[in-house]
Amino acid sequence: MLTIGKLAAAGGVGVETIRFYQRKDLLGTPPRDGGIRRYGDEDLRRLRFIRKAQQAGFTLEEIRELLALDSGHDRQRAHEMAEKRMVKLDEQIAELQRARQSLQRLADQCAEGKSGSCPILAAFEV
Amino acid sequence: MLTIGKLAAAGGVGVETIRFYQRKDLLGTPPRDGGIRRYGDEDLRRLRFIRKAQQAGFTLEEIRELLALDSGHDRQRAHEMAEKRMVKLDEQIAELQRARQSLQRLADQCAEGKSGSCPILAAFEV
DNA sequence: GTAGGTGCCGTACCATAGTACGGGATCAAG
DNA sequence: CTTGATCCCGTACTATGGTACGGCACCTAC
Repeated sequence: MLTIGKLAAAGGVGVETIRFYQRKDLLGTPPRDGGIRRYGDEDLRRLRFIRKAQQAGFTLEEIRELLALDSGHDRQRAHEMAEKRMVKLDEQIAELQRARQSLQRLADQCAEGKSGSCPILAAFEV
Repeated sequence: MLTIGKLAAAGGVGVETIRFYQRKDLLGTPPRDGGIRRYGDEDLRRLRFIRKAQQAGFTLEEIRELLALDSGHDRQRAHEMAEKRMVKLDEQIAELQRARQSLQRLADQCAEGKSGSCPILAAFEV
């Protein structure tokens, strides 16, 4: 049984973050042992899931829903959310790749001349 | 010569956004004509640049610096900033691609079984 | 010449995802 | 049994990128 500090350390977050997630209903408030909250493995798994899901681009709000689905039976909905998020990720990836192209152009134009100012505004025109 | 409203419309942003950019020193406060600010083509070009640079992943703070460089002679620094941002973009792209993989796994696991709950927490384990 | 639409200004508020702080209670070690 | 770390709770503050509001001036068209 972990205290909030141990849980936070195990999950690689700060104590305040745990309390924040509890306020947001991402983590439940566990049973108390003389006023002190005691956490189990389940809580640690949830915490780790939250971090992974964030890395997958879900907002905390969406993660809250995913966690609720996990114990329910709405397999369909979970699949749907994953698909939807993948579409968004693909869009984001494409956008970043476009951004990279623009930047490459900016860098190239800066490298070309030897002195004077680089036409930064012009580099992003069109 | 444009009023703030026309400039905003031409740049595809709201009036408040222009004023916000002025407070952040991304746009200058132009000469007044009887108390009313009048904007020229240069302002519109800067405004459009800001939006493009945002799409390229720069923060407003970085854009402020880029704009300052444009009229200066620090070609080196501009090139450096572009390179640095490209590295960051590459990292972001890689991260999103990893996220997509995780999600694909989640979606696959949800699709596999016919009923019951999808092991969402388990899908992100390891 | 007056009504409605803009403009000006400062300040406050929004969402997101935390982070910090003050004051008290409690726990573990020496 | 005292000291220091940790916990509790509520509230406030941070950064980022805006968005909204209230009150007043001004400008344009009818």
